[in-house]
Amino acid sequence: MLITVTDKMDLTAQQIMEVVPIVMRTLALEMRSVGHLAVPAHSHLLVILADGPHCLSELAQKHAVSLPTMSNSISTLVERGWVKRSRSRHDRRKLQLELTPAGREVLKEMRRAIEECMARKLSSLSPAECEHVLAGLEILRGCFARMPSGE
Amino acid sequence: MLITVTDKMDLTAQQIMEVVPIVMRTLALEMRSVGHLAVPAHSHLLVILADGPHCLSELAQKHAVSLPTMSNSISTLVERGWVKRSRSRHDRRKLQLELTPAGREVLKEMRRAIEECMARKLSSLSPAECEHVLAGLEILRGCFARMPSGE
DNA sequence: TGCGTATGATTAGTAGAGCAAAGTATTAGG
DNA sequence: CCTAATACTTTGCTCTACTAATCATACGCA
Repeated sequence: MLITVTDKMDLTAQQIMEVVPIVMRTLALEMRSVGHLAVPAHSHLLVILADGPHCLSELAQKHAVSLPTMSNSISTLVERGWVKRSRSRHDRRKLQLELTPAGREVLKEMRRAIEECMARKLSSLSPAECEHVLAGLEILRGCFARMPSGE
Repeated sequence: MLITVTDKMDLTAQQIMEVVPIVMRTLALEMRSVGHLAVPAHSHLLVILADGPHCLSELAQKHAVSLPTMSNSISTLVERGWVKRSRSRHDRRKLQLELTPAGREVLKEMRRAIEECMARKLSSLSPAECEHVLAGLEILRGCFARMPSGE
C-alpha cells in the first residue's frame, strides 16, 4: 500500500482533531482542580504581558482570539488587580495594558502550579521525547497562528 | 548556561500551554465557518463510533470527558439522527450506541471538510514535518489520555 | 427471596470562553 | 467641519464542560 503525501497530511489532520482537544480538556480540568488561582485561559495572557505593555489588538492577535473576547478577558484581569488598563498617551483610542506588581506575583505562582501539574503528566517522558513534542508544537504554531494581515 | 532535564520539561509545559489552545481555537473557528455541519466536538465521537458500537462510559473515557457531558453530546447526535441509542440486552443499565446510516454519511462529509480545512493550514508542511507533528502528538496523547482505572 | 451496595446513565444547575453584530470614542483626511 | 477609518466595548447568544443529585438496573450475599 502506497502512502502518499496527501495521506500523511490526512493522518496528521485526524491526529490533531483527536489529540488537541483531549490535551485541552485534560489541561483545563487539572488547572481547575489544582489551581486555586483560576488559571484557565489567563496564564498565557500574563506571560505575553510580562514582556512589556501591549495594546488590546496586539494581545488578541498573539493569543488568537477575537477582539471582544480579549476585551472581556482583560476586564477580568483588571478586576482581579493583575493588569492595569490605561489609555495610550499618543493615541487615545488605544489601550496600554501592563502587569501590576500583583500580576507579576500571580504569574510567578501560576508558573509554579503549571510546572508542577505538567511534571505529573510529562514525568514519563525522556528528554528526546520532550524534544519531539516541542518540535511538533512549534510546527503547529506556525500553521495555526493567526496572521496579522488576514490569512 | 546548563540546560537540565527539568528545564526542558518546563519549556515543553509552557509550549503546550500556549500552542494547544491556539490550535484549538483556530480549529473551532475554521470548522464553524466552513462546516455548515456544526462539526464542533462531534467528529471525533463519530470516528470512535465508526469502529463499532460502544457504551456511554467507553465513549466518555476515550473522548476524555465526564459522563454527563458525553450523555448530552450523544443526545444531540441522536436528535440529529446520526446515532442510535438502545439498551444493551445483557445489561440493561448500559447503552448501545451505534452510527445510523445517516451518521455514516455525515461522518464521510465531515472527514472531507476537515481534510480540506486542514489542507489549507498544513499545506506548507513537508512530509518530514508532518512526521514530527504526528510523533509529538502521539506522545502527548499518551501523557494526557485519561486512564480507565483512575490515574 | 430480598436488602444493600455498586454501576451506568440522566437531570439540573452553573460556569467559562468564544463569536458576531452593533455601539461609542477618537483620530485622520479631505 | 464632516466623513471615514480605527480601537475598543457592549450585548446577546452558543457551545462545551463540570459537579452534585437522582433514577434504574444488576450483583452479592444472607
